[in-house]
Amino acid sequence: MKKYVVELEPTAPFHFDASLHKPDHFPSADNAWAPGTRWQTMRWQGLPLGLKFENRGTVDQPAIRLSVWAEESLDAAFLDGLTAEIVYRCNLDLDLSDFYDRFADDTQLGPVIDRWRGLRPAAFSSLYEYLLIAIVLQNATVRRSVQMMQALLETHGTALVYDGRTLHCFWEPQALAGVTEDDLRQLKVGYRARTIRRVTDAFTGGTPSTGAMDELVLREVPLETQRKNLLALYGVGPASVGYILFDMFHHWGELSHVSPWEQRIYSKLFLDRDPDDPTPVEELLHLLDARFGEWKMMAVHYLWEDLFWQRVHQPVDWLEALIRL
DNA sequence: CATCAGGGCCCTG
DNA sequence: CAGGGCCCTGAT
Repeated sequence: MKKYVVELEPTAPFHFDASLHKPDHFPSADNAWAPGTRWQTMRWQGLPLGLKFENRGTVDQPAIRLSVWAEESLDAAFLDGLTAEIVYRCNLDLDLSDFYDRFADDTQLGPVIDRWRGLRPAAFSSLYEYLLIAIVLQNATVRRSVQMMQALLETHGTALVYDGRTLHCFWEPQALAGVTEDDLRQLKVGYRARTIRRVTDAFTGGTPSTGAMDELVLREVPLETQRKNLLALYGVGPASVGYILFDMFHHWGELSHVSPWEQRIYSKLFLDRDPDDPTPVEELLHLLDARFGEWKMMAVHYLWEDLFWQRVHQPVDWLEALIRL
């Protein structure tokens, strides 16, 4: 494969590891991480690419070396477009100073901000790919989600060998043209086969009245229009949409749905309540809105990531019972 | 062995 | 608007 190198300069402060690796995400064969390095496959303009992000700076003087492997020759315009997309997806130009200013003195969030200054939300996938991830998360334990995603990537993805690793790259929606619901069912995704089939169709043709889903168009429309369009997808409900509005469309205050397992964790985290007697969701939402307002999901993200980074080093006793592996 | 619930969502009544 | 059913898997 041919290799290209691009130097990226995120705005400061930028915390490389906490931004480019999320320990709460289930492991998937499209990426790998070691401190200071993230490998990530990406399909862009139809081409499967192998990416490698390397930390070349510090929190206050950030720099990333991005290496790109491809079978084909890539020209400068392609690399510019790719870079712009990565800057968007990974929020490399995000300014969090208002968030930091407002919550530096919060007794709970302040210390977490100190610990993870420069942490950004980051998504590496396209909207279509993110939807597939959300679909395999539904009504499944983490272990099962991992199995389903692995089967999908091995069957329909593209294996890329680069930088001494083998990772799988997602397919394009059109690539599933001849794949039936029953074919997908063979991959043990269960009733999600129907969802995957129909969500894929929404990206290739859509319905005559709605047209195909277009991620770049959707980025430009108002939040509630985005929500409505996403909820219209078969098998996509408020839990999946909530994650997408934050991760993909960068609505840092979007938190209007809390699923039962999250409710238990939030109750403990924010109110020190017994998870077996959790705070009602309405009350949680009201409280988080009052405390963090337009930054409420960002606040949750910081606290959540902090919690899962703690877990990397040693189990967090109360949390272990609340997450199903 | 059988039964059950799971990091949702659809559909029905 | 509440609640049963859905695929499959691992826990009990």
